Amino acid sequence: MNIGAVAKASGVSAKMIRHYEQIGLIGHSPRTEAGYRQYQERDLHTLKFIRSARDLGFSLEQIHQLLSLWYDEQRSSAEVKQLAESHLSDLDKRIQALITMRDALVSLSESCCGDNRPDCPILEGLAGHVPASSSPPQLSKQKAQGV
Amino acid sequence: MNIGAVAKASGVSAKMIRHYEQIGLIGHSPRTEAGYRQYQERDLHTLKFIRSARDLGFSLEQIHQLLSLWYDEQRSSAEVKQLAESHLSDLDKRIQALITMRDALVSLSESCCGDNRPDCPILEGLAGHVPASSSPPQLSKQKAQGV
DNA sequence: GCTAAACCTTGCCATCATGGGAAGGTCAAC
DNA sequence: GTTGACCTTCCCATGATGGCAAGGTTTAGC
Repeated sequence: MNIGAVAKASGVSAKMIRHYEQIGLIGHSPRTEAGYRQYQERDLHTLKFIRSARDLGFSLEQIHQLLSLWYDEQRSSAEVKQLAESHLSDLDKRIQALITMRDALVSLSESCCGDNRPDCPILEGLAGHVPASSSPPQLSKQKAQGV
Repeated sequence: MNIGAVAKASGVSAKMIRHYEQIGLIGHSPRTEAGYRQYQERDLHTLKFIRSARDLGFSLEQIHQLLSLWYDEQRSSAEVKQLAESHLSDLDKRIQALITMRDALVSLSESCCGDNRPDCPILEGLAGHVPASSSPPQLSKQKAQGV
């Protein structure tokens, strides 16, 4: 398979496949006489693995570790699970951070009537003045309910 | 105020203040004879505004628009609110994407017992095989409940 | 007045994952 | 043999931020 075919089949762009090769995430593929990269089923399998891991938000560094474990017949599933849980906790932190932002912005936005007048609690909030008609306690503590 | 003082007071690093000046987010400050940037209360106020907006996840491009509206006495609060809601919808999309990742990974992770043996449903899942003991329908459709 | 520390300046490079484009070589079909 | 679709390498860009280096300035202490 040429790079275009394996890119299409794996869902990883040709650009990225070359990049992954360059940073050592995947090995150097053999080349034709003309210099074209040649791929086998096994490479396609690896690229699909990478693609799935990216879809789950793993970094390339983490994927590097996952691939080592995948290739290692002696691995313990505990090692893999530990990696997954560490990533899970990272995902949870990012989700929480975004939800915190969201809730703060919702509460600012709700206090702005959005009409033709220039008075705007959103801008006032950003400028450091607490918006007048917002943040009853239960709103400011709101978490993760209605995302 | 020198850049260090205004950085400390605003919570925006000196590095970033220079950067914001360079990309035109804030104006060029006057300089001392030696070339040191000089800031006033007004600039501090602006930087705090920027900092708050960054904390809410607005991009520098969006902050540029927010600042224009902030300075514009003729603005309508509707314009501000529209910007805020557009950003809110973006935040919601990002939160949903992360939650989707998280749920998929949780379901993989739960099916892995994490012991000394090499069998690992997480790796199998990434490799494209459905993990054996996972995904009863209600789990695979799970959304946003327990973040 | 001298020295050291703490500050400031500009400029370049790095991150992370990805895409764009240019300039040029190769292959297959017609 | 030409055309179009593919491939190659190389450089640059994103967005927001940090780091470092080489050098100038200010300030405090002696």
